[in-house]
Amino acid sequence: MTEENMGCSCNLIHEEIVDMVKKEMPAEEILYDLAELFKVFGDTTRVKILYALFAAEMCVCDIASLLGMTQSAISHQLRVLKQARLVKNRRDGKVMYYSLDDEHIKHIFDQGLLHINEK
Amino acid sequence: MTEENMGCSCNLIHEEIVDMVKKEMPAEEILYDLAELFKVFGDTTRVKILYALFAAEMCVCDIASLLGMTQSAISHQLRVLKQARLVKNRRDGKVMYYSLDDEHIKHIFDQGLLHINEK
DNA sequence: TGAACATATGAACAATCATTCATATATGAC
DNA sequence: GTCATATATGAATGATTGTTCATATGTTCA
Repeated sequence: MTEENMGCSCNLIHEEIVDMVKKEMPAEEILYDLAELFKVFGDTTRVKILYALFAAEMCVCDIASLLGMTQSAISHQLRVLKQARLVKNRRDGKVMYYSLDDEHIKHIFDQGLLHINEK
Repeated sequence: MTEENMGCSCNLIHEEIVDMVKKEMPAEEILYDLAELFKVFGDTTRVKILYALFAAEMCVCDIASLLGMTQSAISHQLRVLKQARLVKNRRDGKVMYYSLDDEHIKHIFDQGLLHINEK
């Protein structure tokens, strides 16, 4: 498939730049997964849940209580976080404990905060 | 406002943990901005644009050509990226050049890739 | 001035998403 | 077994969002 140049015909970019971009750009599937991961971080409730779990393992109702939200809303979001492999859970009797399942999250958040606090 | 414990009454969390979370959790406004930033990263088109700009400054039609998308779609997304202060632009005659406006992006993407490639 | 070109933008539409509500599942106590 | 509790989940709803289409803005050149 040739790259169509829709709407303009300037094509200012150098051939070597095009090659560089295509070499550095991850595969379509990776890009999709990457965007999907950031989409998970793109919701205040989920960010709050993750910040809570930075401090300690918690059960669903603890998180709900801490954030002042319903058990259902938290449970739905924990499912999203679990599917993204960002949290894991273990059952202890009736209680389901959730905890972090990734060491990169804090780092990613810190970098995000750096951007926000810039300028 | 008291934190209501909706739907359950287990309250397993220790008082000291609650204090720790509240101490570590950024202010509501910061959390909102953080989620908003990641929301910007949460779209394949925008991720591709940023990867393209990692290589070099480019004009709108170059990016459109490179990604095989319409000028309008790219222009709309560049506006989102600009509002998030992730890209900047300069005009040269008829042509508008876009480039990165933040050094954290690459780092954040790399951390995201680390998570994806895990396990 | 007017034509050609590069980009921006508003409205519309389909798709996605977060929360709520009602209810189902799972465990422990009795 | 029944009851109470902790969590999960499906459907519904309102809100947000990415792209398209048509058109407007801004620049260069003749």
